[in-house]
Amino acid sequence: MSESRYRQIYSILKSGIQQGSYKIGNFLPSEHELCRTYKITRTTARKALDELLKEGFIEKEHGKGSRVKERRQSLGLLTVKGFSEAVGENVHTTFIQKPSLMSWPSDLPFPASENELDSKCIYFERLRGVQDTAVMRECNWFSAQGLDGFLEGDFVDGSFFKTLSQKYFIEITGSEQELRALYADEECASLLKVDPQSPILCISIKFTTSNPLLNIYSNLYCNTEKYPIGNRYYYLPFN
Amino acid sequence: MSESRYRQIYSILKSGIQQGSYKIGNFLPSEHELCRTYKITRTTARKALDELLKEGFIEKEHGKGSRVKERRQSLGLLTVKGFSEAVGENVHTTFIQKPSLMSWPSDLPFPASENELDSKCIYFERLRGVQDTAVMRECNWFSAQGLDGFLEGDFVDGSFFKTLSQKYFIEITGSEQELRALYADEECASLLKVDPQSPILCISIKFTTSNPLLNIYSNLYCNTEKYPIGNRYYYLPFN
DNA sequence: TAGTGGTCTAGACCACGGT
DNA sequence: CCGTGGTCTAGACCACTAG
Repeated sequence: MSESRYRQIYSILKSGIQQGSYKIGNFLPSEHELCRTYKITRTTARKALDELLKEGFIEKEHGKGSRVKERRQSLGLLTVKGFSEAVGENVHTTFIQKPSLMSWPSDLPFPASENELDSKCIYFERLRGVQDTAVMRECNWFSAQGLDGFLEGDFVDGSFFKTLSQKYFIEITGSEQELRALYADEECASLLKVDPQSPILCISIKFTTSNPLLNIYSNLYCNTEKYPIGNRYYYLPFN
Repeated sequence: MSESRYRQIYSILKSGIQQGSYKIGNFLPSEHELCRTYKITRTTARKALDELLKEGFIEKEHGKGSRVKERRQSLGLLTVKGFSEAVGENVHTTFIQKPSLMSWPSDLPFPASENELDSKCIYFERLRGVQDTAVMRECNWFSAQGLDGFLEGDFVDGSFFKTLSQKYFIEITGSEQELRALYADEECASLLKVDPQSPILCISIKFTTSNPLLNIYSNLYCNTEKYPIGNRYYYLPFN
């Protein structure tokens, strides 16, 4: 069975967004225009747009059109309040370890698949701060499979997820997290500039992606004294 | 302008689910049957079902029908792994403080609206454990407005959210959270049976509900030593 | 007023599940 | 086989936005 027509239109539009043909803030073709272009009815055009809407790629405005939205930055991931709100101003990110090949660690926060363990592992580590305070040490592991050239290229806008999306067309589809309160070990204490034995929030995450062979494993060590970790969820649409 | 037809059908079905006319695991009337019953077309019937699907009330099976689903227990809230997986077996919840009227605390985790502060405040506190370990102290505050009889009634199945849904038809629509790692204070240390100065995970939550005047404010103090706090998100539908 | 999205009708054909 | 949900057509009328 062939892919449904609305999924085809959906994919065409999504690619257009990801590749920048439709830029953030701009409008997609109107529903009637999509009907004419692709010889479909409005039901089908709307179904395609509905998918993009559900996934947060667009927002609709009655009487105006479908506008390309800023992709949710955090994808439901816990984000440091300052990061999303100060938007770059007083926020800094520095690499402790640039992406490089490593053997898989034995204490990965979630068990990896055999397939993953059979291929090489890319690791990178960053330190994130707000103003003059280091607030988060971020460690990331993932399989190098299908990510040719990743070690050589730079990050798009300094964002790992944006890089995956724009260079490799990989989207984050889900995550599994575990939260712990720990005493800071020496390495964390020195990086985050806190006393050893300070309470530290550790967030272990497994991100699943649109590539079934690729998961991202991360450990975030957070100093929550000045900047607690915040996030938001909305379950129901507001009509 | 009157409410759209599909919203009407949606509300009828949702009430049926909430009041138990359609029980968990049973099928709703088929799409064609809804068409006949309410004199609508399948487009409209499907739109109503789509809403229920999005909100997690039902799941659809091709060739079979729309089945009433167990409502997501945690509503995106971080849940203790043991709680969801052991499902009642080794899990226990005890009241430290039964629901009762109080004045609003000055250190509410999120600022409440004037409207809320003008009405009475209901507070209750519970201790949650897995096997013989106390893992979470849960403190809850919310306005008594519109919750007549709340202090007298028991919780439905021991669940606060189920009680709100089934007795007052109030659904959780979103949440805002802040995470902190803290040293245990004396009260927490004694309740959770850990050493004072142990690292404790504090989750502050503001739940918004389908009643714009009602928010739930909670503080969860978690001992994550044995049981880290886990949760899952899925962003994209799996087709 | 023209164009947009929101809702809805009345059909049709298909793929899937169970009998 | 029949009933289910999944997709799609070809229209229609409405409410909202903007020039």
